[in-house]
Amino acid sequence: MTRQKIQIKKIENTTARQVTFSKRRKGLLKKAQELSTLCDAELALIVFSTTGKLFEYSSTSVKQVIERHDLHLQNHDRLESPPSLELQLETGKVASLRKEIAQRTRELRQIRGEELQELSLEELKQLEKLVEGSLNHVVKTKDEKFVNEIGALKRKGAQLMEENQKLNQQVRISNSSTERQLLEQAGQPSESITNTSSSADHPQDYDCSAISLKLGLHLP
Amino acid sequence: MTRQKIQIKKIENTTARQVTFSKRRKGLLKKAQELSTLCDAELALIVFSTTGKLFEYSSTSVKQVIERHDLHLQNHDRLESPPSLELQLETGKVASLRKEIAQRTRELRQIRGEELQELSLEELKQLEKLVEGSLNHVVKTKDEKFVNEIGALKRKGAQLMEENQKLNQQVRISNSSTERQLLEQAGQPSESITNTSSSADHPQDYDCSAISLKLGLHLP
DNA sequence: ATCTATTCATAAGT
DNA sequence: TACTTATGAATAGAT
Repeated sequence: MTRQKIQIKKIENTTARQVTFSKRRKGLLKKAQELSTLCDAELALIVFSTTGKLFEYSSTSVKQVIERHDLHLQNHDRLESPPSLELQLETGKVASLRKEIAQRTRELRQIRGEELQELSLEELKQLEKLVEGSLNHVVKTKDEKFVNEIGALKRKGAQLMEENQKLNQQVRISNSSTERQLLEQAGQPSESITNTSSSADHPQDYDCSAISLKLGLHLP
Repeated sequence: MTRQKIQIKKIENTTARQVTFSKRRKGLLKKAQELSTLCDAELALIVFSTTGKLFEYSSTSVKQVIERHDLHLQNHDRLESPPSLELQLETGKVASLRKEIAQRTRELRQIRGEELQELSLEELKQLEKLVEGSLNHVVKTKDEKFVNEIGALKRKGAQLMEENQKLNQQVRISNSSTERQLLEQAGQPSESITNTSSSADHPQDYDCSAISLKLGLHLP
């Protein structure tokens, strides 16, 4: 349909037909995928080429879609067989569950405001009350969570403050001890270095950790 | 893909989704038909809308294509099989339906505000938005119904008023004719009573109906 | 439902 | 089979 518009009828030329099949099949599968994604539709596409090759796309599984299709048409003849007692029982369950789903789905749709026209004024008033209640509940829960979070953050903050103070104290202590040592060292610069090496190591350790902690405290 | 390119992901707006579904479904079915015709391919397309409605196209018959598909996958279990397999199938359906119900129920409970603790703050905020939207929708629909009802009542009232006026006129007419007859009777009081008995019944009938109409008119 | 600006799909050609 | 391109189709958004 481009350089020239074509008639929609069987392409007699085999090569041309195969080329077109390949192109259009790809396009069709893509569009099928897009439809199922965009519109949240359950969909199955099954294609057999003239050569008998199978191509398929399905939003869920082909089997699942076919089953739903069977159900939709009551094409149980495709599954015809002596229905055992158990089978009947299961089928009954399926039916009642489907009803339940339909009911739930309707409720959900109504609550979401998608099927309201069919409701009476009285029903609408009740629904409004219900949804208002829901909203209150949601907002209340949300606010509680907010408050909790704020409380947790405050506690954590207080804890950090406390730690902070302790560390500051440590820093002050180690600083003053370092100063003292520096003063001592400055006062006796001629003393042997090897003699002070073992005792001088400790103050240095203090200093390092104090600095890294100081930096860390700016983070919160 | 026109005024603006769109993302291939679920369209959240219900109306827009339905419109797109309708348009693209049509396009997809057309292209499926074209492919099967042009390339002589056997093809089946099955689509379920979110509302559960079925749309399908098939070059031959859906049943036939599905059977060929089954054959192709050696899915003979779906066709010829001891009923136990069918039973398994049904049992599987029951299981998946139960899951679906559980999901719907959870959604409903959450919307109703019964299972909110497990939600995160972000989820709560989203839920709040959703429920707010629902509430707006419900209130809007309710108000529309109110307005409609008021309109209907007004129309009915106007109609009754009109009827009322007509009846009032009739009453005036019948009253005046009764008066005339009474005056005529008063002019000939000496006439035989038995003679007037048959003709006097009618005026009485007139009177009765006039009174009942008069009373009736106060009702609306 | 109808319109129209755009993007998409694809027939033909290579 | 793959790529290109001119053109017809499909369709998103608006009305």
